[in-house]
Amino acid sequence: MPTTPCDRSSVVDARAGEPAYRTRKKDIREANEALILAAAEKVFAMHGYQGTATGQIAVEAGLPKANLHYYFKTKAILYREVLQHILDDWMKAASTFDTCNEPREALRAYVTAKMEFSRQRPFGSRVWAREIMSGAPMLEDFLGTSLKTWVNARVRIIRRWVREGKIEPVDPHALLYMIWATTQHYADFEQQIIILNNGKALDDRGYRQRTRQVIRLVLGSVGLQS
Amino acid sequence: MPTTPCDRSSVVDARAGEPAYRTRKKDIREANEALILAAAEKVFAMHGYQGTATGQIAVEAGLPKANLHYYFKTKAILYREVLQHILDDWMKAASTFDTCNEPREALRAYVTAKMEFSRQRPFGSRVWAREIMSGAPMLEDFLGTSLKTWVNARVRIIRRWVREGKIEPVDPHALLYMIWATTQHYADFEQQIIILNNGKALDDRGYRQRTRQVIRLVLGSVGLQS
DNA sequence: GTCTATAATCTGATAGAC
DNA sequence: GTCTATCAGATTATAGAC
Repeated sequence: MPTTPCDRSSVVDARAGEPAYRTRKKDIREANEALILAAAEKVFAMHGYQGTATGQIAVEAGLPKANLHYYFKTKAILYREVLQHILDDWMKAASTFDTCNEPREALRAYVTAKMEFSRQRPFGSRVWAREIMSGAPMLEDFLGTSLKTWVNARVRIIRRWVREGKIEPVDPHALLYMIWATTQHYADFEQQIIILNNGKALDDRGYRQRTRQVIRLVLGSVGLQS
Repeated sequence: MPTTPCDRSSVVDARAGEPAYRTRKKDIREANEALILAAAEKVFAMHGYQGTATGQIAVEAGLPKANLHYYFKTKAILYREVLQHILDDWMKAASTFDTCNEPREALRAYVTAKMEFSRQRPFGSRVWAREIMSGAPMLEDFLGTSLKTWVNARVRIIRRWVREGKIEPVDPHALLYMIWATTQHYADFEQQIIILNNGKALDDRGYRQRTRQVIRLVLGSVGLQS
C-alpha cells in the first residue's frame, strides 16, 4: 500500500489550496479519534468516569495507551467529548416531540425516538445516567440551560393539551419523567431485562413490539387509548 | 467516661451467661459496621464500585482507613454487604404488590412503596442501578432466581387481570418495567430533577403530590382512571 | 503519527505499636 | 479496638526513540 504523503489516490475530498498530506493526516486523526470516542463511551458506560482506567479504553480501542493521550490530552477532556456526543443525539431525539401539535402523534413520535436512542446508543444512555448519579458535575450547565428551556417549552405544550381537554389533567413533569425513565430503562437496565428474558436480548422484532407497548402505556396514562 | 470492660452501666441487653465485655465489644462492632455500611452506600452510589476508593468511604464514615479494613476485610466484601442490605429493602417493597387482588389497589400500593423506597434510600437505588449498568456481576444470581420468580408470579397476576377484563390488555413486563423505571427515576436522577426544579429538591408535600401523579399515570396506562 | 519506558501519584491492604 | 506507617501494585500522564 502506498503511504507517501503525495499519494492522493485515497484522498477523496482534498480541499483546494490544501496539500494532500495535510488532509491525509487529518483523516488519520479523525478516524482514530472516532475509534477512541467509541471505545471510551463503552468503558465509561460500564464503570463510570472515576472507575474507568485510560488503559482499559486503549485496550478496547486496540491502541497503545500513549496514543490515546496523544489524541486526548487528559481523561477529563476525553470524557467531556464523549458526553458532548451523547448530548447532541439526545437533543436530536428531543426535537421529535414537536412532530405534531396533536398529543397522540407528538407523544408517539417522541417515545419512538427515545426508544430508538436506547436501542442505538445504550452506552451513551448509561454514561448519561452515571454522570447524573454522580451529581452531574459536567452536565450541570447543560441541564440548567438548554434542557431546562426545552422542558419548560414542552411543559407549556402539555398544559395547553390539558386546557384544551385533549388529554387528562396530568402533571407535565411527572409525564416527561415517566417517558424518560421508561425509555431509558431499556438501555440502562438492559442486563436485568436480558436475565429476566431467560438470558436472551430482545431481537429487533421484540423491541419493536415493546416500543408499541410503551407507546400504548404512555398514551393510556394521559387518557388516549391507542 | 468509664471504659473498663466490667462497667455494665450502658449495657442494656446483656445476654444471660455472656460476659458484659463481650456484649460491649459486639455493640461497638455493630455500631461501626452500620456506620461504615451507610458511608459505603453513599460513596458507591456516587462513584460505583470501581470508582470508589476505600479511603473515601473511611473519610465519609469519619474513621481511619485501617479501621474499615478491620471490619470489612476487602472492598469486595463491603460492597456485597451493601448490595445485600439494598436487596432486602427492595424485596420488602416488592411484597406490597400483593396488598390486594384488585389491580387498582395493588398497583397503588406497589407504586407508593417504590416511591417511598426512592425517597428513603436514594443511595441504595443508585448503587443498584450502577451495579446493573456494570453488567450485574454481583446481582446476577439474585436477578436470575429470586427476582425472576417474583416477576413471573406478578406477570401471571397481571395476565389474569387482563383476562378478567379488569385492565386493558398490556404487556406485563412492559408495565412492570415502566413502574420500576419511573419510581426509581426519582432516586437515580434526583440531581437532574432538582436542577429542573430551579435548584430546589422536592419537599415532603411536593413528593407526596408527585407520588399521586405517578399513581394516576400508572393506573391510566392500564385503563384505570383514578 | 506510533509505541516502549518511566516518572509521579494513588489505591487496596497490612503490620505493628498503642 | 484504634491508628500511624508502609508496601506492592495500579493509574495518569509524559518523554523520547523510531
